[in-house]
Amino acid sequence: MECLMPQWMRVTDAFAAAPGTPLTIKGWVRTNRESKADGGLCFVAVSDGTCFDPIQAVVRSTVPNFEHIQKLTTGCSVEIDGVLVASQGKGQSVEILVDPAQSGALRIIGEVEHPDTYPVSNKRHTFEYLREVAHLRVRTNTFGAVARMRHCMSMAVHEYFDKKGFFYVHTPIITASDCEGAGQMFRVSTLDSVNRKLTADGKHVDFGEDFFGKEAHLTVSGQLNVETYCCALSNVYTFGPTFRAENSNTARHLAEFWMIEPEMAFCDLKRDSEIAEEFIKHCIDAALTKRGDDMKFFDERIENGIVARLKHVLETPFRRLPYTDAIDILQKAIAGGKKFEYPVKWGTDLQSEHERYLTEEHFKQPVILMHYPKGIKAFYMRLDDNCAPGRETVSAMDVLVPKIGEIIGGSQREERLDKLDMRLDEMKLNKADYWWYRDLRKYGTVPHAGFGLGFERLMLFITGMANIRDVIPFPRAPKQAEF
RNA sequence: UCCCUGAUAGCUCAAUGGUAGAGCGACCGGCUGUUAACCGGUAGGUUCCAGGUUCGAGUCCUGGUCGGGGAGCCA
Repeated sequence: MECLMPQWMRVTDAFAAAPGTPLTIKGWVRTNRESKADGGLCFVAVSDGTCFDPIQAVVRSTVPNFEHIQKLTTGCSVEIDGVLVASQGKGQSVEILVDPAQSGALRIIGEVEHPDTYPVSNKRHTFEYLREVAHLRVRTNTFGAVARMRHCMSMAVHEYFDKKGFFYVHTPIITASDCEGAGQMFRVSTLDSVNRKLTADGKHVDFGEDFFGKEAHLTVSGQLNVETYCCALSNVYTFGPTFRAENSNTARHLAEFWMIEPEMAFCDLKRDSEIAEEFIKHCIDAALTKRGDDMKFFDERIENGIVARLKHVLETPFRRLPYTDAIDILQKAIAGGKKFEYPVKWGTDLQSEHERYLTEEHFKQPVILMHYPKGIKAFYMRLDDNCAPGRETVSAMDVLVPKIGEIIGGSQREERLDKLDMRLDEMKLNKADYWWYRDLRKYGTVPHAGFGLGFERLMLFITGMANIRDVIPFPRAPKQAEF
């Protein structure tokens, strides 16, 4: 089938065209300046979002609507016919000459009604303010760059797994199984929340009357579902929206975010961590090679040195060490005078400050911690063999990166039914709720492993942006669902 | 959810309890192959909301709402 040919040129392609090429572009005015030179000129910088830089149109005063063009302000939409020429000015290599003598024209498509109150005028704005105009913020340099990078990273995810022979599985958004066990969930219901029908004892809501005939929620993880496909297709992954109703208000949490969860059959923790590292490096490589224009901007205006830092991560093998060794390092640091707010003790989870010390001060690079105490990890993680008494660990791993902290959490799964049941009992979970998950261990069980990666945290890591609400188009967080 | 902090022009911020200002943006003019332009001028305000103290509140007090920083929970 033939692809439809575009009727005009994208700005990104215009920059790559040969001088002398006649072309038409369409986009939105970024800036408009005028000059009396050459009998009167307007310099109209136009962006269509296809690349970082806007392209400059140089409009001669001989165009019939020149007076109108002089009044163009930031945000107006235009259609421009012109000829690509080498620029006479500094600051750009090529520009579009709009000269009626060469069939040049600039047609105004949509004006900005009130330029004095246009929310994203041509000046610096704070990210906090721009969040309030999320429908327009993507027209700014920063959010345009973030949007293109988000696409680039999405594609990199699929490229990586496709190339490795993984199958993309669409795990459900709505789940009626109450066994995902990762934080507060959003209820999905068609029941009348005011006049609820109660069960016979009059104490509980009768979910038998509800749409699914039982309690249902938005998913907090696709992992348990994707494990079932893993145990048939070998290598699989999900990449979809995930929902957490936690009332957490930080620069690293969202109520709705996107998560990537690969799952591999016949795979142990070591290989799991190798895939995690290779995957992150693939994403970094894609960002650097495919979005050099946007990375240059992030490097100059968002986080100085981020390109060098990402290159360093790309070239350096991740540091791997057992949780127990990390505790030793932290305790030695304390002995050497380092002050932490929270105590460091074997058996407790590492706090943000501890993770930051390891990645930012001690190792100064990404670190993969492995083999955590079983008491602080989920029921499905595989019990390590040959543990010292009182020091039982599970085959878990966390990938920690500077500034962000945990970017990946994964584990080898418990494939032995007796051990899994033991863990369910220990954590006082109802085995009946996990009947289909337990079936996987009854019918041709295999060692398998996987991990979860928060897509927006990857975006923070790649772009250097500080707040997770600025790397997703329309953030959902407590008290925030305006757009 | 806890601790800290903030809300004043379209935006970013000033303003001893006593006449509400500046920069940027917008508009008008000048200059300029311009490009964070530059120079001059103009317009633009229910000081977040509801109470209270006071002769008088942007400012002080109480309660909300929302934002930011840190923490917890986590991805």
